Amino acid sequence: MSRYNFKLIEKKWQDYWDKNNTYKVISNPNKRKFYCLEMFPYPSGRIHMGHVRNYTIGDVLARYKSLQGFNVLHPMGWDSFGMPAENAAKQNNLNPKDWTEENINAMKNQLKKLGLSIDWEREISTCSPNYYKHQQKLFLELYDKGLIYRKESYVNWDPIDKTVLANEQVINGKGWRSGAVVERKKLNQWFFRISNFAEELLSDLDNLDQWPEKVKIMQKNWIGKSFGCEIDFKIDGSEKVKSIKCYTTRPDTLFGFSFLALSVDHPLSKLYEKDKNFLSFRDECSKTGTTEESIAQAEKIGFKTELLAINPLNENEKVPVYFANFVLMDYGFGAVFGCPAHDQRDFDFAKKYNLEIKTVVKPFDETDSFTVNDEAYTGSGTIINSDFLNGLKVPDESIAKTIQILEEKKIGNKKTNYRLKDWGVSRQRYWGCPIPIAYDEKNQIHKIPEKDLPVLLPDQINLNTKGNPLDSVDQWKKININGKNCIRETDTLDTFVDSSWYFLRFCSSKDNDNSFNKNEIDYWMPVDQYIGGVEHAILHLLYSRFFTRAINLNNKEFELKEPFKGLFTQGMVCHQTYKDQNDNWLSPDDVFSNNGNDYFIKTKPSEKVMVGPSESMSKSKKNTIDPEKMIEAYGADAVRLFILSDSPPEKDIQWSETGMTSAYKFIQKFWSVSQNIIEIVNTESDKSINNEIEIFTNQSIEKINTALEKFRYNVIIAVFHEIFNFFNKVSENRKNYQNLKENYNKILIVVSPVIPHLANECLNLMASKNFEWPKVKKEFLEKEEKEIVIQINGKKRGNILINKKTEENEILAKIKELDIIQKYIKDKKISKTIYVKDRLINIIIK
RNA sequence: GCCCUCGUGGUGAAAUUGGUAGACACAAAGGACUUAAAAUCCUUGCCGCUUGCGGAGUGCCAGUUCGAGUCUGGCCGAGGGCACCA
Repeated sequence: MSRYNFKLIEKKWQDYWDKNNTYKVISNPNKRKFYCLEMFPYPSGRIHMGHVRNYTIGDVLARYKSLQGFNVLHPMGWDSFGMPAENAAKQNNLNPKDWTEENINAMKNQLKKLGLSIDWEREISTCSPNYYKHQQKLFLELYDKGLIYRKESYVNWDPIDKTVLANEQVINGKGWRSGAVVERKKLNQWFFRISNFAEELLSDLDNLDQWPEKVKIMQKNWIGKSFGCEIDFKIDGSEKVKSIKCYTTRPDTLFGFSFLALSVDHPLSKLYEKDKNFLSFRDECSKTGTTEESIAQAEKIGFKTELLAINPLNENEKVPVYFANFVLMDYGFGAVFGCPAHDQRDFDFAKKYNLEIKTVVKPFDETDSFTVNDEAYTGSGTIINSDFLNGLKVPDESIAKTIQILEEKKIGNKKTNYRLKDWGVSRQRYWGCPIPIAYDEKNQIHKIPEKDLPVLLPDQINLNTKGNPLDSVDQWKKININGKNCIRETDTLDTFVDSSWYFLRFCSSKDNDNSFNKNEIDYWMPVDQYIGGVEHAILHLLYSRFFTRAINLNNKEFELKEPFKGLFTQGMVCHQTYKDQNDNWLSPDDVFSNNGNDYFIKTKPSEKVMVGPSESMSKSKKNTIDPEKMIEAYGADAVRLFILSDSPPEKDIQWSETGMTSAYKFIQKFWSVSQNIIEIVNTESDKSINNEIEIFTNQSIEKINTALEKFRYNVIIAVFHEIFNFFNKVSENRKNYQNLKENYNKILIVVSPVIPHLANECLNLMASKNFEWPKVKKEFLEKEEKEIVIQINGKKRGNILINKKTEENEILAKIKELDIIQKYIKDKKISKTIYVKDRLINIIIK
């Protein structure tokens, strides 16, 4: 028998699917739909193993649903705007468009070699004017709805390159190219009012029952709803400032108040703009960076003002007012009251400036003389040292009660707050969707008229100018709107905008006039299963949820709110890392090993390689494996099989060469047993019925069904091995049982989502007519006899085979006679027995 | 720093969701077949004494329960996110 020639057979089926447009779908109201979507890739040039994993998981689901009779929409596109194109273009003196389009072509070819069941006719690319003109229309629609506005906000500014840097381009506070210390700079930028939807985005999470719990928790914390109180602190004897408003979630610690801290962007900072010391303090703060992490990690520093704030619950207590680097203007009122004993940031600050640390909460198991020493106490307990608040239980009782008192005294008001900030969408870059706005000579905002859309990116661009590239294209910038000379907005949109509605566009990607077609949206949306990396758990998914709501607002034509009914987040693909003696990363292609433990450099076999931990594959660590090479060496089916086999899809998977080769061997073995069976079925003539085959097949399908529904794809591969082991035995005696063909046909169907090329070839050779997902015959799942575990005091001591109808007391009587049990119970008294039907019996003895 | 998730044999893992821990594989060792090798097949999680038997065992420490990998609390370790990477 010939070996399985995957090169020939995979090519044959891929060409067949292409030619016959097998995976093209059109909406059909009479057919149940299933929208299966994987997060679309950034066209970096070559697919990586993460893509292989993502798209294989999705493809298995799409093929499964299709065999079940669903009308499956399974599209693919390109998230093709973004910084890498701009960087590559700068480096190699190319055009970002050409670079991107070449990459798309290359990656499309690679994806096709994986044998994915994709409707390529719906392909979209976000950098194509066909896509972004609709995005510009959507932008203007949302603008008209009042969901988009302009305000000043900070960016990372590289003072040498005179350019805005992304967070990833800031390394240890310095610009990645220039090495200059990065500053915070204020720019006028566009924002989406996502915070208008904070409550809805939060409460609707409860309805997403097919989302991973952890993603919902992450989004919940991100939105950060908190219940607290706004408090007006009176300022002592100042002409200029009467009071300062703070937001707090811990009003119950008000007696521990020892300073009041303001953001450097607080309106009161205007009063200090002539103070040199304040200005140098503000400069110092601007070096902290713009990320929350850098602010949280930075040393707490402050600038002391002459102002004194009065404790509203104790008018004799007056504490200093500072500007401090850890207070954010975006949250609350940009002002916080400091209680060092019960907040770690306040504690660090108080230690630095020798402020009082007054303990007002004690843990339940401490006495009233408890004091905070080395770190803030933020746990539960009882209020102490707080006059009329003493004795209240923290947090449940104390916070509510204090708010009530503050409201009665007209000092503060109960307030709900959200951490979620509005979404800044302006990017000072070339390779993005132009914002369809212009400004007249008085700096008034004008929308670009619809007839002038799309605002196309200029083709000719010099990316090596300093600052925002579009800003230097004078002829492009100028536009006349209703007779007024205007200058275009030169910022482009955040690429997260592109990916916030692409799933809508897939439903009618060919429609030139409309962003999306109502009938198509009504039929296909929501996405039934969305699959992608957990790194998108917050931003991309939240922005998409916002976008559908923003479109939905005041729009009777569009009923959708939640875009993704089901969500699955897959783990990363990892590989060992290698370094040479000089600490340079080495690729797996550069090293070899004879025993699997010690590695050496191929070109210098005497030099030992340092083997590092397995980490997610990345170019910078050189620990990548090229999927195309693997497909060429082992075939798409083997690669698909391996990428699913070793770990559950939501967990990280370790790439291993031995795992890959064993998947390849399995493909060969499975082919060979299939050929045996096809031969038997077509030539041998024994016609007896084999009940074992019936039982095994039905049990296997049942296992596969359960595992498929729960994304336990690695378990499915284990069942495939069981299938091989079983049918390998069955085929040994070369009997053509009457039920062999029917059952093996079913087996080929249920393996086909994972290894579609091999399965289709075998089904073809068997001349199968049936391409439906098999129904499980329940009567073959249950056996008459059942093995029951015998436990003595919860420990397993043996088991017994009984008929399922046997009553509990009968079972117990039988067990008592068993020798293995006798020795445990003969001198003891049975005080209790616990019987779990069909599973175990636990005998408690004394 | 803050938030989230995950820790099961030498390795990847499975476990009907509180009921036989280690299915299915990978690796290694031993054995069978062979002139030899390859391939194939069989055995092996750990500790103890004799095939049998007994004991411990799911990161660590407590707890709930007849019974805990699974539930609760604390600790340790690894990974992800932190708003301009996508």
